[in-house]
Amino acid sequence: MSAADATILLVDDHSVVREGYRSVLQKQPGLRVIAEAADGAEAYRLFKSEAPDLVIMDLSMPGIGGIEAVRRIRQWDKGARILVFTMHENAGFAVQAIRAGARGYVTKTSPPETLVRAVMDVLAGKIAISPDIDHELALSRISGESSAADVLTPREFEVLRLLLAENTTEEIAETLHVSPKTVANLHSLIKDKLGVGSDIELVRLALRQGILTEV
Amino acid sequence: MSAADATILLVDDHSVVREGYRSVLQKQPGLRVIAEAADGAEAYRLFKSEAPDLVIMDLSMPGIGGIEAVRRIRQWDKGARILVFTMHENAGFAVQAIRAGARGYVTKTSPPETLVRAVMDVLAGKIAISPDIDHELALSRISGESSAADVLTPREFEVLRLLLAENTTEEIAETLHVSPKTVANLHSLIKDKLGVGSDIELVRLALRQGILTEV
DNA sequence: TGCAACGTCGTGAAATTTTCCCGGCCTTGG
DNA sequence: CCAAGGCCGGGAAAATTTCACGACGTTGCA
Repeated sequence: MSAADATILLVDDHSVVREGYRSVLQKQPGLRVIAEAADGAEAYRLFKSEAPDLVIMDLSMPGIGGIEAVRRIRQWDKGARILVFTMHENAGFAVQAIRAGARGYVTKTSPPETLVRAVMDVLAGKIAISPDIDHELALSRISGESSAADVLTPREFEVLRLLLAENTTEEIAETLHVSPKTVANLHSLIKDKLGVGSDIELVRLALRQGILTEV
Repeated sequence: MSAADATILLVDDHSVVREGYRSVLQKQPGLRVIAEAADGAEAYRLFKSEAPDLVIMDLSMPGIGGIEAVRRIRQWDKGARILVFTMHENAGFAVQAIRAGARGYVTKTSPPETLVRAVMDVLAGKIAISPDIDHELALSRISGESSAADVLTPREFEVLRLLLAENTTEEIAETLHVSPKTVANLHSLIKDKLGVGSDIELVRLALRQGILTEV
C-alpha cells in the first residue's frame, strides 16, 4: 500500500459485516481501511483522531445512530466524505441521510461492484446513490406519499414523535403543557395531513420514512 | 481442504455480508463453503442439490423469508442443520426460528468467535443460542409480555394479521364474512389479551414479536 | 404600516368507535 | 351429558375522533 492510498473508516455494528467490507475493499487497489467502529459515538471519535478520506457508515446501530453520526461528523468537518451503506431500501432514510450530509447512499443488497463504484465516486467528489434507491425515490414522488417532515409543522411533528413513542394523549398533553384536547386535535390533523386513516397506517408510514426506527 | 470438511450453504440477501461470512469461516479449518443463496427459494433449491452439512441462514430476505425457508428445508430433510444468523435481537424471532426447526440462533452483533462456536456446536448436534438472545428470552419471560401466537386464538390471530396489513374494520369483516361489530369486538379483545392500550403499541409489539416484518 | 397567512391552542357538539356485558351456537374432552 | 371455551354479534354506556369555529401571536410582504 502506498502512502497515497485513500484511507477509510468502516462503521457497522455487525463485526462479520465489517469483515465483508474489508474483504471487498481490499481487492481494490488504492484503498486502505485504517479503522473500524461499531457505533456512532466511536465513529465520531475515530474520525477526529484518524481523519480518514472516507467513512462508510451503517445506519441502524445502538446508541447514536448513523444519521446522527453523519450530522456530528459533518459538523466537525464540513468536508467529510461519508457514504451510507445500509439495509434500508426506502427513500425516507436516503433523504434523511443526504440531508444530514452524507455524500452517498448504497443498499446492502447491491452487488459489491456497486459499493466499490460508489466509494470511488464519493472519493472523486460525486454524489453516489444506488439504482434501487433512485427507483424508490422516483416511486415515492409518483405515489405522492406525503413526507411527514415536510408537511407537518414543528409542533405536529413533535406530537407525532411522542405518539409513536407509545405515550397516551394525556401524557403528551402533560409533557407539552397543553390540553389533552389539543393533542387529540393535532393527532387527528396529523393523520389527515399524512393521508392515513388509522394509527396502524400511521406507524407503518413512520417506519417507512425513518421517523420511527427502534421497536 | 480435505474431503471430510463440513460443507456449508450461506444464505443472505446482502452479498457483502456473505463475503464476511466466508472470510470468517475460511480461517476455521474443517469448514468449507460450497454454495451461496440470496433468498429463501434459492436456498431451498440449493439445499436439495448440494446437501450441505450446515446452512447459515439470514431471516429478513425478499420473497420467502428465512423462517419459511427453514420450515421448507426441514420438511424436505428432517435432519437438516440450520443455524440462523440475523440482525434481529428480539426473542420473538428466535422462538419462531427454533420452532420452525432451526438448530441455532446467533445475532450479527455477536463477535466472529461466537458465530464460529455456534457453527461447531450445531455441527456437533447441539442447539446454539447467542448470549444476547438468551438474555432477551429471560427478560421477555420476566416482563411477562404475552406472546401473541400463544395467547390468541386462531381467529384472533387472523384478525390481528389483517389489522396490521392496514385493512379497515369493514374490509376485514368483508373478507371474513362476519359483522363489522365482531371485528371491532375482536380488535378490542386482542388489545386486552396482549396488554396494550393503543393501536400504536399493538403495531410495535407485533414488530418485536416478528408478526409484522415488512413495512 | 397594515393585513393576509399561518401556526398554535382551545371549546363545543356531533359522529364514530371502543369497551363492556350479555346470550346463543358450536365443538371438544371428560 | 355437562363443562369449558372458541366464535359470533346485539345493546348501551363510555370514550375518542372529527369538524367547525374563534382567539392570539408571529411572519412576511405589498
